[in-house]
Amino acid sequence: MSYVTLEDIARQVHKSVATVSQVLNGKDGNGIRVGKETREKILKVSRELNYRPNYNARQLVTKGTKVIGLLIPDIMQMFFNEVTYHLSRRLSTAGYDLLLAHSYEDPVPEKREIETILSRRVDGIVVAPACGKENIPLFKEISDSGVPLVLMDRYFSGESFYSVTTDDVQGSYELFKHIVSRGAGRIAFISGNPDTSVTMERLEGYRLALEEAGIPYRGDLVIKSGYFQKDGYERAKTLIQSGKIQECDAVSGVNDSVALGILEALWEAGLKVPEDILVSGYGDERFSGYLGCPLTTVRQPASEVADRTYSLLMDVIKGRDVLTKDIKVSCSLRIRESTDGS
Amino acid sequence: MSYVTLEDIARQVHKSVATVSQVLNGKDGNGIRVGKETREKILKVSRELNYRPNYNARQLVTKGTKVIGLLIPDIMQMFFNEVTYHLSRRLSTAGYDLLLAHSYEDPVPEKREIETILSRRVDGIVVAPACGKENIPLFKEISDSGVPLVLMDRYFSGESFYSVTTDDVQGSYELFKHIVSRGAGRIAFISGNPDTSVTMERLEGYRLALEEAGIPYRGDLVIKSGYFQKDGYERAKTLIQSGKIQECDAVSGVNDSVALGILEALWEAGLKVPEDILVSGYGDERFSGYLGCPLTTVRQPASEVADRTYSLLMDVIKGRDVLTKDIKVSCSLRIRESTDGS
DNA sequence: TTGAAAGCGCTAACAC
DNA sequence: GTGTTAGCGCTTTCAA
Repeated sequence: MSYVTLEDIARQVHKSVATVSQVLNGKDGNGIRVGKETREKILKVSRELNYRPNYNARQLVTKGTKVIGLLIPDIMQMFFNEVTYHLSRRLSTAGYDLLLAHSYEDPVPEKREIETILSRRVDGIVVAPACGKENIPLFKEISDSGVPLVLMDRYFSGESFYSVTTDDVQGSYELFKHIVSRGAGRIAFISGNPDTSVTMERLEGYRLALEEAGIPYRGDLVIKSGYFQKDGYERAKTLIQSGKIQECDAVSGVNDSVALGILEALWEAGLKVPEDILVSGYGDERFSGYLGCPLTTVRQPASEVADRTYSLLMDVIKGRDVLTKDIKVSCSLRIRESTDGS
Repeated sequence: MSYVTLEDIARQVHKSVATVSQVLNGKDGNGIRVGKETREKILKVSRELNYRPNYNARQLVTKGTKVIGLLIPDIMQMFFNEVTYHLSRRLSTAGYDLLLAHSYEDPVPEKREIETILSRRVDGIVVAPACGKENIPLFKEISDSGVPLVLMDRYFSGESFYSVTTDDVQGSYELFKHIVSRGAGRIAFISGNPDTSVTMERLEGYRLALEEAGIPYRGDLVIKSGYFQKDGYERAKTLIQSGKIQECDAVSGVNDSVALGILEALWEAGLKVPEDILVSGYGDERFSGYLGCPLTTVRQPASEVADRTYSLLMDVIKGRDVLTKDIKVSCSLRIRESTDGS
């Protein structure tokens, strides 16, 4: 329960705490400062005693913790799962630890978590903001106060935070261009909250693709909902029950979970995908390629997002010049059976 | 970059640091100790200044960090993903933060991560040990030294650590009982390292089920391999090429990833599941129910494992009496098409 | 080549 | 009600 301290070692080797500290930090220019004998004795004793430096005490004087805070809505979402994995990997090779916190898509816990992360004096913070703008002032405050902050996956338009996001306008545009090319002109889009950058961008890609094809935008086919499987299921069911499904050549979900719900509802109603109707998602979840009817979707490059986030964060931490404050990485289309009759 | 300190506040309100500390910790019995006016002034100023206590400084005197270290092989594995999610949730409601680290199934980074976690003076550690016994002495040392440690998902037989694991003997037994009941007597089992508790237990369930059915155990049908999709693929392919597949009624993977590889290989060879041969996995990955041929598998209750781990850890931390040092939670069979012709 | 001393931000015991 | 003091474990001048 009680750890060995520098003083314990110092006492054993009859040297001062300062000397022990020097040796154990390798800051003595490797033997220039401390005598070979004492250094070896110190090393030996510290090993025998299982000395483990107290990083908390250290931060008090060095001002650094070598900890990065990561705040995400939900690690069960494939994309965040992957990003966390890759970011953790990067960070640990660079000697950083990862403090992981969840916002559950809710600004209230988000704020609370940010506060405790700051109280731990992390060297930097990565956050994938929860939907909603409530915490923008907080993000501003902390980045103004000089704490390295990088937004990930989502951003706030009009604000100038460091951010790494996927180019969902491009991804979505390509997706819908493909669907249109399959002969589908009337495409229902079950989307999330249009306040969030995620929904906004995917909707924009939808709009662009239709416009380019000369297909009029029909507001009644764009259905606001949530981001979960049940949301897709319920909205699709409504579409079916109201008979509006007859007017649709395709139904798209704002993400793969929603698309999975859509598939369920369609199957339940005896509709065949892709024969009767096309379906698509977004995000390329782990299950998407293995569904009874493999799902056409857009792959967001999680590992690239993690890498870019890492580099950007390090640039900010080290005070290096940053060329682009908001980095966008592009997505790639995954065409599968759900939109591909052939 | 520089944070507000108690002293900054003290100076502004013309009170001592001690008083400010009292107020901000709510340790003054709510006004008993500190005057109403001063308390309010302190609260106000601390808010204005965006005061955020330095938890590192605090730990130096209180000896507590309110941080729990979690060390897992790989968060991309569904089971660890879920456990992390639920554990994080539990911990944050209890006011703890989560320090997440990866071992990548390798004892070397595992040891390194343990060391830095300890140097951060966490209040407790949860680890799902990497395969291999190399770090048992380390685990012993830290738990002997009084640091609350709970092993999760995997344990070391013969050692007396606190642990929460799934009862894979039972899960596996039920799985193979089911397969035998489907008329399959000759079951190939593509397993991992029999040194690990995971493989050992699943193999034991296999053995038990066969024994019960009076089916002789055939060593040549138990194939040692790894834990990944490619391992299942390669071993199944060997089985096919050697013609031994003819002697098998079923092929089982030590987990779902391996089973997925098996399916691939079988399909590639033109074999039909479950008509020609049965297949099963273990772990109920997210994709397993949605495969072209939905996979029979065993569900490990991640959220229950997380809950039990949390409770056990808290018991250890608070020094409460613990009734069972090694908790086992039971698994449930998920019968799907891959073993169910009907 | 080494040590003394100061100080990081905070809490807790005790005195006033 | 409030302040003084000591000390947590460490790093970092500066002096010897």
